[in-house]
Amino acid sequence: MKRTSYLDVKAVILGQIRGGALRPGDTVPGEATLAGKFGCARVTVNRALRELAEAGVVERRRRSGTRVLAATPRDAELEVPSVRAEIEATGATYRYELLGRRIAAPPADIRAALGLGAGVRALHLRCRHWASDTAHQAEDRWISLDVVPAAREADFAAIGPNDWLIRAMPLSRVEHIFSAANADEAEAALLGITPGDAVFVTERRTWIDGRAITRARLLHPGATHRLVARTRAPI
Amino acid sequence: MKRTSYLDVKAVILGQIRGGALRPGDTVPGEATLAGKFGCARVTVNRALRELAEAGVVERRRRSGTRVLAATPRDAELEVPSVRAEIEATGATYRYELLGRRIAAPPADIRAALGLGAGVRALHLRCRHWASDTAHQAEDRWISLDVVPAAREADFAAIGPNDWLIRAMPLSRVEHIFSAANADEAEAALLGITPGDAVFVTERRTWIDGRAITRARLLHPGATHRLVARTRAPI
DNA sequence: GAGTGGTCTAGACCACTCA
DNA sequence: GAGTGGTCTAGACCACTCT
Repeated sequence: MKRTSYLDVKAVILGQIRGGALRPGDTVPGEATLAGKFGCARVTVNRALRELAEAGVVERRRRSGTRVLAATPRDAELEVPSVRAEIEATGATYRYELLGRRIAAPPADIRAALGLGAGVRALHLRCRHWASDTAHQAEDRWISLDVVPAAREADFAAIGPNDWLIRAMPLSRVEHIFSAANADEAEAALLGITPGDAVFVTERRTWIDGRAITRARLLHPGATHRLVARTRAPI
Repeated sequence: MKRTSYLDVKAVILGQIRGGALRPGDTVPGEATLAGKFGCARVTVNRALRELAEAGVVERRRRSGTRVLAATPRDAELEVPSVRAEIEATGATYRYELLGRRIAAPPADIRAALGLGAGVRALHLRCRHWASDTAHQAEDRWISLDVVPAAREADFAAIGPNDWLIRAMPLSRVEHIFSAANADEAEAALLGITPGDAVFVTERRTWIDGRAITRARLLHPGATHRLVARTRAPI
């Protein structure tokens, strides 16, 4: 007599949704009821339903119960590789180049992105990442010295700002905004492409404890860059 | 005397990692030990550590224990909105247009993407999505009639293929590949932009039970389109 | 007030993996 | 074989929310 696993419960409920026995909007029986049906403890049902809720398949609310959500394009998981890992995965040699470093008052849009007051100075870095002899990414980054004072002393000629920040401020919160644009003259020169060529643009901001650490604008030549996202585990 | 919550345990361990008391590679004390220290049940510690493992902060292995992972760019969660939702969120009016429908043998790359044998025919759709009077997305899609025979009868003039597929095949697995490109003549005409303008390209494939359902190539004018991804809950 | 989910406890056994 | 995590049970109390 095998015990009932939370995975069994999960699979049965999912099957009922897939098969149409439970349709969007329907209420899933309560934990106690299901536990009775499955002959298992209520905690077991709880874990099954909790994971389905995390996966976005059902919605749970106290008192009103568990309901099947409308089938919706599910959230996907994006692997955001470090530039270095991305390049080395292709077999190319990674090289990093610091093009400029200064401490200055950032323009208004950066100030807003970092939540800085007018006149506050921040660290501005311009870098380029090479895959063997091909320019792979151009980076324009501002770092808040209020939040990361140690950045003032860091040797960004030796280590890329992203790698440095990951070590200095682990477990930060990150936002990425992706878009496509036509390279201007300066960008094209940096990436070794023709002005007007499509570039894949990533704007990345990171926070720790609600304070903005950095804002980076990353450009990839559009012809070669791919970003992959997949839905999570086959539920 | 408040009971110890799994959230307390999680917060303490996270704090130790953030503060440097636990460094990447270090072993976190065993569940039994921590339960003793916190004065709580082992299951409580288990849940805390399990969630940290799901968040990618630690790695757990039987027998060898729980170890702190190297700080790494964390996976981000991508919200993939439906075209309709995306457009209506801006206050614009959504309109959908079917430009072409045929059943034909797909080219080799599509055959490969869908895992179809040579000579097998599939459903080919070309569509356009409008935000009020602006073209917002051009869609070129192939659907496997082997996997979704009902698509043959569906009225894709009335409902967009994505909306239809979500209803017909809920809970499928999805892969997105994003890139940037320059619009060619035909694409520019569809989107009402100038040839050479940057477009944001999404290639989406979906599967159910390991069988490929559909492959779509979606184009957005680069000047307006934004895709946002964020790391999960503030751990 | 009552019904549902959320979580904790204490104890138990299992499953994996290393020595 | 032994140590660690993985999960289940049975019972309990709490927290939220609808009526």
